[in-house]
Parts: sequence; C-alpha cells; structure tokens
Amino acid sequence: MRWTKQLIPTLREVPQEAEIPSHQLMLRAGLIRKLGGGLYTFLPLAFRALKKVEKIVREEMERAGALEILMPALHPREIWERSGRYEVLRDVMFNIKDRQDRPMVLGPTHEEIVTDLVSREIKSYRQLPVNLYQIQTKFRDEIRPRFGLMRAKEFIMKDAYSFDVGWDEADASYKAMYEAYERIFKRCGLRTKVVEADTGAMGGNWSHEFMVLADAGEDGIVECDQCSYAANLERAESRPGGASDFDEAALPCETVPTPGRRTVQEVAAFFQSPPARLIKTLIYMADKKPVAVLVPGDRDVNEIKLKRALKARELALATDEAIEQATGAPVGFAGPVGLQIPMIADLRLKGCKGAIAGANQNDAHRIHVDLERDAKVEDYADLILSREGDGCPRCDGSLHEKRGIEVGHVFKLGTKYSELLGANYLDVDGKQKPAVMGCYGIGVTRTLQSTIEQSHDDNGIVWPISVAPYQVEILVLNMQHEESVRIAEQLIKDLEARGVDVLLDDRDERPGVKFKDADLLGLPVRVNIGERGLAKGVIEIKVRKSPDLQTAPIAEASKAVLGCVDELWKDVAIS
RNA sequence: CGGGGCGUAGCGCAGCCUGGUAGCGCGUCUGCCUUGGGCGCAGAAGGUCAGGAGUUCAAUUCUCCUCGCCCCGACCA
Repeated sequence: MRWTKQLIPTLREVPQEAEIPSHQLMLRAGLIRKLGGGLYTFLPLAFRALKKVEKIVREEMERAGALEILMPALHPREIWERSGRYEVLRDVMFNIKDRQDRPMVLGPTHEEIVTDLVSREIKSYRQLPVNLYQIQTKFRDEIRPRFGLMRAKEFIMKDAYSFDVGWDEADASYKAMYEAYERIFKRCGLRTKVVEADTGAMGGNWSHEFMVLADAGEDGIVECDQCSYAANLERAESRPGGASDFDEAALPCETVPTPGRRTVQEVAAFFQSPPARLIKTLIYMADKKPVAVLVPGDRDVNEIKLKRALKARELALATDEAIEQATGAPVGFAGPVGLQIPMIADLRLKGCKGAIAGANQNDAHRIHVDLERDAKVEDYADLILSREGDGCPRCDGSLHEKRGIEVGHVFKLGTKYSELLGANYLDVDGKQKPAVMGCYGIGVTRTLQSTIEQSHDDNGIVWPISVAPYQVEILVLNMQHEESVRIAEQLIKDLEARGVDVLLDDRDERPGVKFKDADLLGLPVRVNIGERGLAKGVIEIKVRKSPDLQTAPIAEASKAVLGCVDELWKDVAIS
C-alpha cells in the first residue's frame, strides 16, 4: 500500500482532548477520530489493527471449541425485564422505541439473549457442552466516557457463553477460556496480570480479570510480592492482624467531651492516639434500612464487600438527617455503644478493647470501649479496602498496589440465567436441569488501545508485529530518485509475495517528515531507501523497538527484512 | 448528578479584563527551491468567534440561558 493512496492523517500537535499516551497517539497517528463523547471512527490503520486482534481472538476461540454466532444489538426490553436486569442495568442501557412504540434497548451485553437462544434450541444433555461466542458492538450509556476507546459508549466486545451439564464440567469450560485468554493476550503482544475479581452486575460466583498494567488504568489491583495472589481492589482481601487491645487494664467505658471533633483525624489528635485506635462508625442505608458499619479508624470501607456481606441490593451512605435519626447525634459522633440499629463490624475489630468511638451524642466520644462487652455487633466480616503494605491473605508476603486496564473478564455464572430464562436440558436420568453457565468477555477495542498504552515511546507507537496495521514501512527518502523507487518497488513485491503487509511512504516530503511520521506510526520494521545508502550498495533496516540501524546489500534486502520480521514474531509466539 | 475548566481557521493557541466586526504558529493550496530527522523563499485560500436572548449607536469582548467537549468525584460489565 502506498501512503498517498491511504488515509493517514497524522497530527503534529497533541489534540487537547487526549490525556493519556495511547489516546494521544491514536489521534496523532491518524488511527481514530471522534464523532462525539465516547464515539469514535476507526480510520483505515486502526481498522486493520482491529481486524488483526479479532482474527487472533477468533482463532483462539475456535481452538477452544467455541462456535461463532452473531446476535442482535437491538433487543426487546421485555427480555431484560424478564431476567430482572432491566432494573440493575437501566442506567447504562440506551432505551429506544420502534415505530410501534415497543420499548427496545441497545444491548450492553448478551447473557439474556444467548440464554434465550439456548433455552429454545438445547434440549438434551447430548447437546452439551456448548460454547457460543460473538464479536459484537455493545452499547453502554457510560456516565463518563474517557480516554478514547478505553471507556466508550459504543465498543466492540468478544463475548462467549458456555453451557454445561454440571459444575465440574463448567469448571473445565472456564479453565479452557482462561487459557484461551492467556494465549490471546500473549499473541497480541500484551503483558497481562490475572486478578481475582468481583462479579458486579453480572452475578455469579467467581471471576478473574485480565489486566494490562498501566498507570492510566481505571482499576486498582493489589498483588502479593511473594505468592501469586492478585486481586482487584474491589475484591481484594488482606490478612487480618490479631485483635487490637489498646488497654492494659479492662477499664470501664467512659464518655468524654470532644467539642467539635468529628473526623477521625481530629479525634485522634484530641486523644493523642493513633487513628487505628478509633472505631469508625458509618451509617449506611441498605435497601432503605439503616445499618451501622464499624471499621478501624485508619481504614476505608469497601462498599462492594459490604454490599455482599449485607446481601443488600441497594447501598448508600445515609444522609445527615438519617444519621441523626439513627444515632441521636450529629454526623461525626456515631459509635457502637448503645446504638439501636443493626451493626456489622470488620473482622479486625473482633475482640478489640480500649478503643475510642463516638458517643452518639453531640460533642462527645467514648473511651475504653470493649466492643464485645459494650456493644451488640450482629456480624463480623471482611469489610475494608485493601491497600499498599497490607499482609497477603494467602501467605506471609505483603500486598502492593498497581493500576490496571481490564481487557478480559471470565465469570463462572452458575445457573442464575439458565433458571431465570429456562435454559434447561433433560439429563440421562430423565430430569430437567438448568445448564451451568460461564461467560467470558474481551474488550476488543480496548485491547487495541491497551496495546499502544503498553507499547510506545516518546516518538510514537511501537506496534507488536501481530497487530500492527502494516508490518513494514518503506521510506523512499527522495521520490524523485528513480533508482530508489525502483528498488523499493521490487522489495515490496518480494515482501508481499511472502505475506508481509507493507506500507510505502511515497509522499513527496522531506526525509525528516517521513522519519517523524514513521516513528509516530510505529510499524515494526522500517526500511530506508536513500541515495546515501544506495551509493554504498545497501538499504537500511530499523526495527522500531530497537535503537540499532542495520544495513543490508540491495540484493539481500528482502531476505534481511524477512529476518527481522520473523524475529519479531517470536515476541508474540505462544509456547 | 456534584465540582472545575474550555469552546476563536483543519490542529495548537493569542485577543476578551478595559466593547469599535479578528490575529499568530503549524497544516492546506500555487510557484520556486531543497532532499538523511517536522528545510527555505514568495504568494493565496480558509472564520455564523459553539448557539440563542439581552444591554449598547456598536458585542468575539459585558449579562443571562442553552448546547458541546475535557478533567476530578459519585458510578461501572
């Protein structure tokens, strides 16, 4: 392909809309253009790269035995009401009506649709297992689209759904997908970290996320420095220490005036005591009922864990009025002693003595609190947000925080959807049973951008060879020089005959412009053909990711380039 | 939805405070020149100053409203 016949609108300056490197580079290298917030057009180069990612995904899904289908993007709203997820996902769903005034939604995901299909077509255990996948555009009315393709309102996702006769069989399907994902990301040239994750609105029992480590990542994760434990912060546990006993003697609980001291910091300073000695008491509304949540003063509540522990559908911090009503004191003075609403405490508070807590009256706190002696805590659970330096829950190591971009997520769903939507089969014993499901997503467009986020330098993109829009870029430094052009054309012919995608920069531009744009585009191998080299009988080869410039005799040009290309394929080979 | 910022030529920005109908760099087009890291010279095109209303003799500039975009937060498969 010739540059002058392609559409590659490179930008010299950084568009102000872009914040992170991958987004800036996608705009500058002429890969994408914005139509509106969270809506992007893929220009030819990005489209080529996208197709390569999709091809890898397809090959690995097929290898794992999944069958490709294509489901509608437009769904009757009714099916979502039937599963109960219209309520759960209504905020992210685009609602529309057809001309008959029938309510429709644009699909944010496809569990309902595929389960409906399977419920109609799969009747017998003889037809199982089955794993159906598609590569589809999903629509989500994101509260805040961000970072180009990272969080868009419309994006391409590969989603697969497995149906098995039982739990063990479903585990095998899950494992097969997990392994397929490892291969996919490796082949895309991505280094990913697999973490334990929360299942969120998907429901289900267990899930793993495939994370691309990057500062711009939207998810916090922790990983152990000694074992393989890694988890999304939403789910991460940490090793609880022993019960905290701050009192030598078991002194009776006592109320102390603390005028105007509301925050943990203020109170800790007032008592000249470490924040950890305080019991932080937060009032939440769980399904419209107040509940007190107790955590160590130096820790934050993990609302996802809390929601799970309370088995609540809705959870939010109580309003100031609700707090006053529940505790009888203004915000900042809640405490477990004498509180009349249900209480749940973090595991780390179990058996703690000599603590400081709010007194449930204005401008007062209690000291020498022995939680078990002085309060009625209904339940203890792991409720806090893990953080840097916490102990690993699995070993003696400690946890470290990182940022990650979620590119893949595999879920064990169980029978939630099959029961709801009637995906039952007839087993050997003649009984109707719900199929055991798993679902598996890859954000294809996000994966593409992650590749750039993880592989770029100051000058531009550094494409892995497997997803690069073209594998080789040839620069003819002076298009007026006929010999250069002739040699370039011969080289292109040779390379294309060997299945290599080649882009020729045939613009009548000065060399400097071409070099800059070549670095920006980041195609894996660059070939310089210029009079200076030809005078010595050589062409030059520059591998984008390496600093070295090599030369090859004109007669061996294609062989030398192919050698570089082959070498680069080793980076993304699966073992 | 809350907080902040921005909207002037394709891109990056100045002008606005202190009202008098718009400018710079890059890009684009033409010609010359040049050809190893965003070259040089000469000329040119390109603007409903986001939209609407108001104040004023006069609004890019002041006021109000609306829309869009970006960032932070809440939220998130």
